Amino acid sequence: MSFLERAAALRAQIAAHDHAYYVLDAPTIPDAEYDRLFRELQALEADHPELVTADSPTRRVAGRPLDGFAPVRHAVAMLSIRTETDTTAEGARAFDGRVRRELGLADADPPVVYAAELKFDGLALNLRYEQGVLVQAATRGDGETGEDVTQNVRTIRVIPLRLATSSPPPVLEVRGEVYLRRDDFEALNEAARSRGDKTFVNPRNAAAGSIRQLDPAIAAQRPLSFFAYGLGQTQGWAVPATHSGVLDALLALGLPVCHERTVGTVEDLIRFHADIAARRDSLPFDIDGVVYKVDSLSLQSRLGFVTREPRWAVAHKYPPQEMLTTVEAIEVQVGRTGKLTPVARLSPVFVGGVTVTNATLHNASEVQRKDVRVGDTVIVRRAGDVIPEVVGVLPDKRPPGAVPFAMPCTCPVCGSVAVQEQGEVDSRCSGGLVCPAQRKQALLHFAQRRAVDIDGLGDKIVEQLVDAGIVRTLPDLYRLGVLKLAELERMAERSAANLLESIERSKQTTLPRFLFGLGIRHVGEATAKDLARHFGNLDALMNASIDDLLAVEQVGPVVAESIHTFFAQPHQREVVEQLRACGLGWAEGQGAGGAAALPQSGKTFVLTGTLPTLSREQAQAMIESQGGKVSGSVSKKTSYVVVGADAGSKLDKARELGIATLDEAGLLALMHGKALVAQPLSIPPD
DNA sequence: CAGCCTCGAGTTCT
DNA sequence: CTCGAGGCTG
Repeated sequence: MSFLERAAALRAQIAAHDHAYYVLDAPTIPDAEYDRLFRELQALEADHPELVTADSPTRRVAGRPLDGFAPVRHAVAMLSIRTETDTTAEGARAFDGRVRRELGLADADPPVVYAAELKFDGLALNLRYEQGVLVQAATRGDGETGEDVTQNVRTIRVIPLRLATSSPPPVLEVRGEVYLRRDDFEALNEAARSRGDKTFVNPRNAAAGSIRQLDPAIAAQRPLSFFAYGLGQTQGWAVPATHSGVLDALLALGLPVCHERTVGTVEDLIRFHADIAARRDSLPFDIDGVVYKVDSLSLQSRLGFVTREPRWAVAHKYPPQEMLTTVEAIEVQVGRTGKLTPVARLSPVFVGGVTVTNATLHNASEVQRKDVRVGDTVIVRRAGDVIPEVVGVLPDKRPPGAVPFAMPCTCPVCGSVAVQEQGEVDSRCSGGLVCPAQRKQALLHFAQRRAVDIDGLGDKIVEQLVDAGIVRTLPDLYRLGVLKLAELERMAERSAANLLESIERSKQTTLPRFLFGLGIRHVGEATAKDLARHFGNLDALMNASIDDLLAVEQVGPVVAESIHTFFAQPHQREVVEQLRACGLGWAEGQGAGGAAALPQSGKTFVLTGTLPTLSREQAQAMIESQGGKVSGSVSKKTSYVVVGADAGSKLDKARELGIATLDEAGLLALMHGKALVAQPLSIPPD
């Protein structure tokens, strides 16, 4: 393809995406992909100026007023900011270097002072205040002419309709970004979903769509937010000498200004960039990156503009959190409980800082809702929750002949019938332990740290042991010898010995660990502990009737039924017998009631963050040894929240509910203060 | 019966 | 960590 043809093709594609994005508010590709096309065209035109046409999208900032919104000619053009291509810390230095060169500064001259702020992923607006009253709000549009969206903007609570001053300037235009907080976005989509309406792909589109709502009553229901970041036209206003001064002044006038900003030298910019990168996922809103501006307004005017972009500002972006990739296959995984989970195998993409190759599709109805097919081009996101997600499909890019995904009627591993219970979204393999996949998962579950803890028995080894037919059941693990392990690949003498040693060590365990390890449905760690405490020994539990089980706290009909059914199976009793015969053992007691009241009996603790010296397990063991309970979520019944470094949402919840918090020292003091049993004073850090 | 609290189960990558 | 579902409480 010639350069001429390529440029024409890019222009056509960009024009089509522009229409979809700006006019229809229904984007067809992620922003990063659009940027890539745009940059390719820019580069092509830069190398071959003869290719530039008058209607090229690079000649204007895309956008067209919708029918129904009056055009607004901006008194001062709304420009875009150049994007620094280097996404490493060096990007800030490159910008500093360019600024210093333009200003004719020598290395020995003092550093330039910059302001740094966040680059919001939203929609730029110009707010015009006359005599202190909001008279007009306009979108950027093509930079020269935008759309009058005053009515909708008036509904945004954080935007003052009147400036907070007794002597307002005749004209003050404020520029900023409309955006949606992530939680507001989720709530908005949730509401749309429950009404059966179309949902928005991301907060940015939801914000843009809301501002372009022709009906202000609908816009008013959209929980939009706004941050001011600059000025347009001003008359009769004493403009501060610096950008940071302008923002402070706007804040004083009652306009929302983001407090995540800083002023300083290029070193401070680098620190800011790194600090925000680390916290990006936990910010309540989406950002593209950060923006650096020369702080002094007089220096800004000395620097001026190159074509349409200011030389005194740059956007320093972060790796995109959304990318395009293709679905190579949709495979079905079998979980420990037999649950069949469709997983998209993706052509590897770098998104949100890691390379993603897999994304769960959860269940059949999820696949159906998104209509993901093999060969599809999909948008993949890796946002705050870290786990990659297929956001949606680009139907235009679907290869001909792609067929809808169908959940198999049989287990892909063992061929047993897959059943979908009434009212459930999940399908399950009915093969039970006949199914090698479930058997492997059962073995891994039994061996995991919180169960009997067989160090060194990971998924690779289990895979081999089961596939080679060496291990079929839990007791088989205890009949392994050096000879059998030697049959495995990549199993040297030393590691075989280590594994056997771990298996030997796991024989000495506790009843709760053992029970949890059996993998009875609905019996997790907490329930296993309750059962062990109530019955005291395994035989009492195995012979318990449904009614006996219902007497255990936290056990209702569903859980009781599950336990009863489990031990009614001769095969499971056999497994337990054999495990005991192999030497598995624990201290058995007499059951309920025996335990004397411990100092922390009835108290519930929640751990969050990383404690300075104690591991989570150590802290939990310490609390439990004094009769306290460790739970995973904060509620008003929680007695204490133990807070470590980088505490998450649980601390917020604790503050909200007014729950007492402890740090590690406080926890230790509480434990020692009333300790009946001496606790070790020196705990080795791990 | 509704709403809250807690637990179980599943998930990705380094 | 988050979602969904089981169990308990008012």
